[in-house]
Amino acid sequence: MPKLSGTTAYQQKNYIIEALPADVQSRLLPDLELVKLPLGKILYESGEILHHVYFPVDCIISLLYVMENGSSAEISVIGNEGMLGTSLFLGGETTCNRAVVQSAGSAFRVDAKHFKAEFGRHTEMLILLLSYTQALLTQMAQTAVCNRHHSIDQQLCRWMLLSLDRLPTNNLLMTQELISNMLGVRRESVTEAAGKLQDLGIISYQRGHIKVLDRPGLERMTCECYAVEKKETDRLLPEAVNDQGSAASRAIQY
Amino acid sequence: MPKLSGTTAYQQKNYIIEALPADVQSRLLPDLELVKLPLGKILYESGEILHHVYFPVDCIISLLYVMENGSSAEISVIGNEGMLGTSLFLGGETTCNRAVVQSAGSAFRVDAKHFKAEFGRHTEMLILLLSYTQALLTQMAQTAVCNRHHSIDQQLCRWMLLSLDRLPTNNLLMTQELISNMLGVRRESVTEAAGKLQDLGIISYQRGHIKVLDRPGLERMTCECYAVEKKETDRLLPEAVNDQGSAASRAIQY
DNA sequence: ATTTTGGTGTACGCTACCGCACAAAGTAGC
DNA sequence: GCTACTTTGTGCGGTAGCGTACACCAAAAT
Repeated sequence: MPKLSGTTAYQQKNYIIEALPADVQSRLLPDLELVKLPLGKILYESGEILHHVYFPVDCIISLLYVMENGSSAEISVIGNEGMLGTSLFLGGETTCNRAVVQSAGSAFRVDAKHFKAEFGRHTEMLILLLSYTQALLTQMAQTAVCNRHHSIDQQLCRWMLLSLDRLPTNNLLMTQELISNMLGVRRESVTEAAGKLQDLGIISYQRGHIKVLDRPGLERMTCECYAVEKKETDRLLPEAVNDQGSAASRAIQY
Repeated sequence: MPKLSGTTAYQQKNYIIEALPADVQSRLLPDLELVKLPLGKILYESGEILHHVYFPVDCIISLLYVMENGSSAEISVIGNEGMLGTSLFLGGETTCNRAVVQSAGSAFRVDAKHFKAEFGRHTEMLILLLSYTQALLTQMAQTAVCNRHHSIDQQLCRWMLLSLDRLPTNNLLMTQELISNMLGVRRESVTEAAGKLQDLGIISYQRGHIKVLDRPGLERMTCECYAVEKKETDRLLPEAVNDQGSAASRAIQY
């Protein structure tokens, strides 16, 4: 069952890799390289050829679209439920988005060539990746809806919740300036929204350190978008949370 | 090469089906049923089980998210470059979007069971579908960006261009009320934006009949989003436009 | 200890868009 | 032709978010 409230058990693992049968996992192991990703690092630039695929463990990667005039908007976030580099198996090789490390941490990195040559052979992996792709689609769709209809206050709550779900702690290291780039709004608008949340005792922050004090409060303030994404991610990647190993069994046959 | 301006040769075909090798095509033929789809028909409702997959020929299908309060927003459009029902091969079976016929016409329909059992066997098909999925991802991402940053005027232009690209004529049968539901804005805002375009001689319309007089004009007025989507669709589905049959060759090996 | 830098708060006018209300003009049914 | 209904036009006050400018404060650098 989808757990909307808070306590998704955090694990020092990437769920896609973790959900694979043990034998596949061990065969993949030699290709996996655990790397540290510092905040702000650009892992991929729009239109580039992707050299590595990343499976976040305890970091968050943001997919941003950067407009011609330099302003940006976050399209989706990738945590230990997913991967960066779907375009490799979708076939397009490149995408129009920039990928930035939104929260520092580590990830498994795989050479793009190895990924295509080696990982593609494992049907179980493909199936997982496709499920994840659908979760990603849902997230993008909800981002579109949210951008259209909901207030900055609500969007900020949603954004923090999406981040929290992918993080081991309740602390976000993130300035309001950076958040405003993600949301595609003015920094001042974030200041105002964050101020309200602090007044309500839902968060406390200072100079780039945000502490979430009342997660249910955040969930009450945000729009329906968060719940939709959360529910869908839990549905599509249940093994990511509590049902490891059964992913392949639920799959379609090719 | 991507053709941004206008003249994408229209064909009475669905490009995904068309791009398949002849032998695969003929094997699929018995499963395909050509159906007429009237304007406004709801082909899929959020969360439902999908009974049929649709490959538009000369109709347009809109993916909408409908909010709890009833207001809506278009997430993406599907024409003869694509299909409705990606969740079947992505593995999720359902999605959170409603699919509505935005422009009446015909489409190939396939029973969902047949689709999964039969179509899944053809690797060429999977590869095409994955490419299309990436085009869809791009479109959703751009919708998110556009909703965040661009004016209703620009969004209306983008919306009309996306429709035109999927239609054999320069005429859109669509009331301003319906457009406003797609864009997720007030009907009056559409009236105003459309009025401007009419004054500029770019379109003319009356009571649900829109005629595009100056397509380059539309392209000049819209935001960068349209070009990004167009370029990416042309890149990912080149066989859709002018290079039929070579789709499978460019593919990754599984 | 002082300066520099980066992060946050506040204020002000502006614009795009909203919600609402209602008028006008086409279209369809009888 | 008359009526009923759809579609489009217009006006008006309200507001969320923008752009800009600047002040303040904490942390880091020297």
